[in-house]
Amino acid sequence: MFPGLMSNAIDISAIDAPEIDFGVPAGARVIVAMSGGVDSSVTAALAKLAGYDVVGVTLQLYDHGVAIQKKGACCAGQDIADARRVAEAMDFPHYVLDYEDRFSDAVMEDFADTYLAGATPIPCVRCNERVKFKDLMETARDLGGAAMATGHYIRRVIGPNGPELRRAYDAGKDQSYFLFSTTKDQLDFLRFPLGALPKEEVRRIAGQLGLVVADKPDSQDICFVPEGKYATVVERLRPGAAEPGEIVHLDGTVMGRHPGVIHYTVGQRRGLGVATGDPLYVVRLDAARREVVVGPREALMVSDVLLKDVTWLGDGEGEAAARAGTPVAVKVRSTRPPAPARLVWRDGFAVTLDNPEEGVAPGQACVFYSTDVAHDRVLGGGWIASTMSATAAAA
RNA sequence: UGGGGCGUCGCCAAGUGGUAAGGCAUCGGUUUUUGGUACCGACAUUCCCAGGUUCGAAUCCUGGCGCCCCAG
Repeated sequence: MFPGLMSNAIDISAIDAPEIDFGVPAGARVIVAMSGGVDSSVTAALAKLAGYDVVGVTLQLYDHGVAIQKKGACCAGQDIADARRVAEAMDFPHYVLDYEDRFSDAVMEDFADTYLAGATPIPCVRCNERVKFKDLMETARDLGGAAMATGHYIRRVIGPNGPELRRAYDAGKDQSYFLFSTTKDQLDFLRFPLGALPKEEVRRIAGQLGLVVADKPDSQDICFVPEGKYATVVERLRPGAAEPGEIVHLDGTVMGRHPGVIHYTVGQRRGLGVATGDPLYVVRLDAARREVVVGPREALMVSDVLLKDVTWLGDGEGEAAARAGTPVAVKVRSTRPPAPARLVWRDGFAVTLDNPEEGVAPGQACVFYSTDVAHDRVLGGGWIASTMSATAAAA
């Protein structure tokens, strides 16, 4: 076949792809959240191939006039057009919903306020928990969906106590860090067919189907931030709120000035503009005093992390697990493997790392995993409220 | 204007006759489905200025200029 030559009718019988059971009755309606990228497009295709009544939904999240210029974005401009073309080619209905206001309130405002408070937000998590898995999910139910599928690389498996969240088989693509705040209720309704597939396989399927997005680059960076200039976005949302202050060394020495705490994050080295013989890192941000506190790399080591807004996905009660000092593995950043730690309770959830980790920033997430070799199961996670230094000097 | 010291990249700094180390900062890139980290690469044809000695000077000499310290 030459799918590329056919305008909107693909012979899906010729496609070599895994048939995935979405865990809903045959022919049931499955709502697919489509971003306009390869992953969610293939998700929709797999649902179609499995014989479900697929309905694609794409959210318009922010100013598409600006976003259309940007490569690797999602949910605006060209991406919406791409999703529509995929739906046409696969012959299923597709809706575009205007969620700009919702996204602005739930994600972008939080983004700005978090930076102004001297913390480091993860807008992708907010978008998942407050937009895609909330409003969009309600819409999916209203549309008569038996389930909602997304293109996230994560698995949902049925365990003895119901659905469990597990890391993707393709550890390199695993997105569990960004989905820790998914609730059990949401998990009941969600499906993640790509969690069992390697990325190459997804691209291969997209290519075989002749989808226009087959070779589209993966999205990266924050979708609504052009060219990595996130401080510009904060300043646009909160004009004049970013106030200059001093760069102060842990030992009390004033090293220089900075244009606003929003330009920094804990662990950051570049951009300080301060030269001593050795590199300096941001150890702490004090928004109230407008101080950027810097110190040597050793001062970055953190052994204890206090959390807030914890989502518990393990068995039993999360608080009981914490009070019992349950061993877990945790990630305090998306790009490192889970590391051994213990859940503890200190007037709230907290985590003690077996081995101190550097550059742990408030506002980021701490995600819990099971202690088995694969650290397979996601037990939940929380937002990092504050940290305690592994060395006395930086406390 | 008595005595002593110093002036090498934005900062620190090696080099004392043989054709400008290094660190920090900065810039660019790679990695990364958040931020940050890490890694890679680029960064003084020139050594305060002007003359001179020499095959050859940042390095020696002379004269300026500018700092610092001590003494007044």
